[in-house]
Amino acid sequence: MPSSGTQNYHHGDLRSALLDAAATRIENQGIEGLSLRKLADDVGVSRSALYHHFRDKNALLNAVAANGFANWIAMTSESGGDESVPAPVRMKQFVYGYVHWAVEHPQLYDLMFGRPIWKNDLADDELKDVAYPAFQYMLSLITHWQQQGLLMADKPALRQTQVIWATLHGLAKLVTDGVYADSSHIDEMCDCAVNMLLPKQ
Amino acid sequence: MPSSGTQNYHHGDLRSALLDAAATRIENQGIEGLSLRKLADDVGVSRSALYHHFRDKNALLNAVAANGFANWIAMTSESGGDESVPAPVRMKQFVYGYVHWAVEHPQLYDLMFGRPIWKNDLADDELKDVAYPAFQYMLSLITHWQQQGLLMADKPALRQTQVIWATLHGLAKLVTDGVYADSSHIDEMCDCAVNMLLPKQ
DNA sequence: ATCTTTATCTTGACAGTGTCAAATTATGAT
DNA sequence: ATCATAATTTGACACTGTCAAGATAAAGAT
Repeated sequence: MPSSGTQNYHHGDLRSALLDAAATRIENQGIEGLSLRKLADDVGVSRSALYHHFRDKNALLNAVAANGFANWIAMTSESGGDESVPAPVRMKQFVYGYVHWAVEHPQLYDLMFGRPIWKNDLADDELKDVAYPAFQYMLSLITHWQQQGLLMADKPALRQTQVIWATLHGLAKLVTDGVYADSSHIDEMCDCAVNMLLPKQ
Repeated sequence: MPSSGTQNYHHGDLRSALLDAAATRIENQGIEGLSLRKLADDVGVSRSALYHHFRDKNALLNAVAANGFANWIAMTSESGGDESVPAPVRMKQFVYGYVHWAVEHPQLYDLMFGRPIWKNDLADDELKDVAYPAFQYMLSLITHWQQQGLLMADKPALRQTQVIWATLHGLAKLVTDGVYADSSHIDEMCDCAVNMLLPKQ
């Protein structure tokens, strides 16, 4: 008889249960509010059961961040793939989408782009395999915009992508740190950013 | 006989000694590498002597960050006050100065602008009293540039300052996370940022 | 069915952390 | 000298991540 429903010694799918519990706990209390022991309590399991599914606490955080990037790519590619709207509008939508996603997932965003993961090569291969395509997707978008004449042609698309991402990330930081909770200010900042980044004619 | 030189029970100037030791330790191992007990060992004092000079570990970090802001303001105002050079050059110098300061003090920069301090109102008044003028100084600079016609006149200076800071911070993050150690790339990114942010005529 | 193997989970333990209360010691004023 | 006050230490507590060893359940082989 397969183990379904009843409380078993073997949890069944502890790995994803831990991932879910960790994600919600991070969304509520942030990264530093996540303790492996409390997490084990949430799932109803012993404190060191986790180590059979993740090498480290860092490995767990990496996995949560990787899910975040997958989520981010999903939302970005669905809102950016509409070829019918003109490029300037799409860029504006992209900026709005980026910042608002950060507003809606502030703690997850902080985990994904925060230093605890990225500083000293603490990002494992699984995370890099999702995070790198995310940036690559942005690069392809911006390259496309450049070819359509939306951006300057005399500067490499890679550099312009880096600058645009830098701006988006800085804006996201302003809002996730709670400095600007007023959403009208957020939209004004996004508008201003688009106006400044787009070359005027 | 005044207590100078000899090892006393009273340290003499423990507060600033702790600040110095904390700053160097942070510069070497980062914020998360700073333990109050190791710090006490560095200074040659007991583990909880610190609590007579700082309410918290967070209070200590706040003080270190406040020193960082004072340092930042000093370097920025000395390199930006030269009225003889034209505005576009000064803006470029400002961007270079900001990013390179971050490169030279990566851990301190991370402490000053990182979330552990700013997220949940963990910044005390002493820190706010230095950090706010820092942003205010940036705002005054950019307002001046706007009045000289360097920036668009139809967008409020506050919003443009926020966008410019966002870009600078994002660039700083790219380099402090070690993604771009090559300094030539850093300069290219700065150049590209200035080109994109300045309105073309 | 029984034995063996393997994966999973638990318990006990260790070193490390921030922080507080109480005891200890030095300084400064009278 | 005495006393009050400030500075520092010691002991202790709860908490953290992590590992080793033991216990338990599932799966595979015979």
